[in-house]
Amino acid sequence: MEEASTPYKKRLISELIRGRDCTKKLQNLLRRKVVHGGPESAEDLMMKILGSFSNSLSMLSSWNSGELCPAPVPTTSSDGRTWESGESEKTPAVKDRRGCYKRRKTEDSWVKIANTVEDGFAWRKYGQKVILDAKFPRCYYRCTHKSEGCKALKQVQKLEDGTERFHITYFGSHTCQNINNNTTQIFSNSEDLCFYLLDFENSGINHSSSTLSTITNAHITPSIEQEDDSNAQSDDYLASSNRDTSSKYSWKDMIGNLEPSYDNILKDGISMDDFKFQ
DNA sequence: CAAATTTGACCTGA
DNA sequence: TCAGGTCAAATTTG
Repeated sequence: MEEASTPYKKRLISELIRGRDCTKKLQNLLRRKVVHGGPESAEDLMMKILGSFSNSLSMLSSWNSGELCPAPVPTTSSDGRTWESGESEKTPAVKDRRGCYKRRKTEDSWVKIANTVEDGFAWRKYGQKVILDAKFPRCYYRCTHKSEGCKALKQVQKLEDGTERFHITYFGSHTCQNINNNTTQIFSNSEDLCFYLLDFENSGINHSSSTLSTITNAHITPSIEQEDDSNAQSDDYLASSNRDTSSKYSWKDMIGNLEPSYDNILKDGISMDDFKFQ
């Protein structure tokens, strides 16, 4: 495991850098209020960013627990189209036929082992199934806000190792808008992510999965809520496009502007000083 | 009474 | 063919 950490880390950092670059592009688009058109649309970039976070979390999750099979990381082509398969949602030919579905094969997913099934999101159970040769049944959940278009799903199965831990597989990301204090981002801001990576760097791979769970549910700190006039425009745009959201955080709050280069991160490790928030 | 859960039936893909 | 994923009616819960 240890010997695999460096290439693994490179991959992880590469994934995060990709997310950062897409975020910058998106930021530029939003400043210019360009949502459609061009080689990369805002939606396209958003999908890439989400895909990047999904991949990163998948890697962290696998690396962390040491007992996880790496989640089926979506194929990432050179142009970064990680979410291609995920976007092709199951579309039953006849909607009212029960059980008519397509099995997820390449849809984005990640796995985590946790002491609790709680993850800050509101889930609604829609099925339970006895799995062959498994001691405990598998439970199926979808986002409570499915009616609003959120397609996030998760499967929960209790581990058979005698502990009160759960193998949780997530499919898709939440597109619901921060309802009831839900966290719609895997890492709510880059600061959380930095702390996590820094922690990783300093103390090896002995983190419990609950650490990941905690970070996953992290909230945005007020310290980066301030904004200057130069970004008011993009925030205005987002505010108008999210008119119904109860979220009080701006897009910029969630993402910030990450500055360290890939090489510097690899060479020097990660420090909060490396990141400049606008 | 609305929302959530349970559970058996149904359906698909391997 | 059958294991596993989803549906939806029935039931429970708040």
